[in-house]
Amino acid sequence: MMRDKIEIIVREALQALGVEVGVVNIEHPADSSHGDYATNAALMYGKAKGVSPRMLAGELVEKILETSSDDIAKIEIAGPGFINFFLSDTTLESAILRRTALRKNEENEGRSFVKTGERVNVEFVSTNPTGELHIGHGRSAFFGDTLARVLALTGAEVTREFYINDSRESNQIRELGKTALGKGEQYKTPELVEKMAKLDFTGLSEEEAGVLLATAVQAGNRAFIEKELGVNFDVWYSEDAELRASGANTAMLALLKERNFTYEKDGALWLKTSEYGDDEDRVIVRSDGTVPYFLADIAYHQKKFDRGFQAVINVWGADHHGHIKRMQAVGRMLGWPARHCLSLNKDSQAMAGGQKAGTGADQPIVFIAQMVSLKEDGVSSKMSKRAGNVILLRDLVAEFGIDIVRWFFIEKALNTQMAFDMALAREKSEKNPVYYVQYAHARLSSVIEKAKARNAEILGSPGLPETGRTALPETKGFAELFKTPSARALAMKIAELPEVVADIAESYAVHSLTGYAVALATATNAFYRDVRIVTDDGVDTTALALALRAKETLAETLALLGISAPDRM
RNA sequence: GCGCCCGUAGCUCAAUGGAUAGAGUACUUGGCUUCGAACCAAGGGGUUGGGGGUUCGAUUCCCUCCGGGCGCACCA
Repeated sequence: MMRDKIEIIVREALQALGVEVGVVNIEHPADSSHGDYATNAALMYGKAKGVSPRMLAGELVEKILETSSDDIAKIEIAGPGFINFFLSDTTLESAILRRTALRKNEENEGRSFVKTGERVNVEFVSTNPTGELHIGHGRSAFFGDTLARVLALTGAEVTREFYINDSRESNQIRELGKTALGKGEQYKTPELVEKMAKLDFTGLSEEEAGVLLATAVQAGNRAFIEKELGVNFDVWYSEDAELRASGANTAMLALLKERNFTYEKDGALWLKTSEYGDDEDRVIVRSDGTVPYFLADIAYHQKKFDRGFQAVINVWGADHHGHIKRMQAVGRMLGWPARHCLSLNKDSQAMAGGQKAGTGADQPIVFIAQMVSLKEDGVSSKMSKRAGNVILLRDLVAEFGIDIVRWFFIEKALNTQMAFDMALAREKSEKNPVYYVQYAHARLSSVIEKAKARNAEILGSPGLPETGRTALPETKGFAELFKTPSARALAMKIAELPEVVADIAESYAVHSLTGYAVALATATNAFYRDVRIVTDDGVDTTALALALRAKETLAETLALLGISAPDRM
């Protein structure tokens, strides 16, 4: 990645000047007249060095010029002390040519908190087997899906996991059983009644009936998640089988007792979480002898580490954030590995990166997806089954299609509250950024096809590659093409994808991928406007090469989002 | 009451402490006889909820107030 190269150059120059270097920021200036990359290093370290930022910038530039390679065509000092870098055309060209495809380990090494080959468990969705997925589950489903893809791309060995709360001893299964037997109303939605009608509960106990119904609900949810949402899990982890029946819960309880983390009070057994940072102690065995979900969660996380994961990521809904503190306390209690969890706010996201905060995170990684509320006639309201205003995810997919639904959810940062307005969604679905990005892709596909029809020998006998990611046609070099600003800008955008991916692996800002997709599409359209690929004389092979790279980069970006990249639309 | 999240253009949302706070949408205007107009170009639209503070510099960090959301079980 070019950005890494520039960071190293700046870092070395700072060190050569005797500055104690911490963070070095390299960014793309918003205004292209400020160069391809810029750093505020002189502003950050001027004070430490005891000179003005502009003075330090001057010294830095001098140092950089002593050693720097051909990569940089021009360096400028601007404003209060920014240093702007202009890449040489040949460097940009080789960045485009070299990058045949975004592949694991290829260009992101060393940047992600997830070190190459590190085993990461990403648990998300994990809805209870008591009902269908509603729109509130959409966020974590698509966030987790794309995050898993990004982490895998940066070299992590990712396991996607869905935890099924199906313990036959749990209250919810019992309540579900009551409903199945006509003795209760819990979870009784039209969809559940439909499922119940297909099952025979005669002669079953509440527990057995609950298990039967939960199994059916879970099977339906799984089919929906895989087929309709296109989200695939590597592991469907059954609490009942893996934690209850296997004795893991019991073993964990014994361990907690043995290590003296528990005490009895009011007939119940309590865990001393307050000694490890929680606000108060928590019940681990109820006075009636049953165990709460908390114990299973402890056993579950312990198992994750036992299974060999170095990093454990959970995506939870906002209604679970009260759980974080107690799980963190348990993590300290049991000595779970560092960096196993992270959190919901900016501070702890920085901690997750480890490098940034420098504190070394010792907390499990938990992402909190904020609530999705409903909005009708400009007024927000809570989704309520009683009020009959629950929107199921499947209704949304049926109406808008999975591409739009995915975009709609991924687009927003996870920590913002989403107000879901059906009327607005309908309006937006017609003029949607998804179509904008897909259109840019389809347009390029069309042009590339046209070029191929015009001159099948461009790439030799096999003709043009169907899918990109292969050799490009012979070109006479990009210098001439890059004289057109929009062509050069498109090349820069293409080269930026590895940076975006690396950033997301660090910041978990999955939503930034949609912003990149739109920017890439915009750059594509500007290039298309200014440069003709197929002309009366034939085909401009250099422009065609850039178009091919643009098309495959659009496709790669959409693939990360789980959105289709149609050749025609 | 305590803890966490949020408050940015009419609307939906962006912006690792940096340069003139950006996109989409809506609105106004211009562009199809050449590779796809689901596109492009231009314009108006902001006290970043209010007020303090930290510093070269704050939408971002700290304090406080206002407003909204979510938690605060021997539920999950």
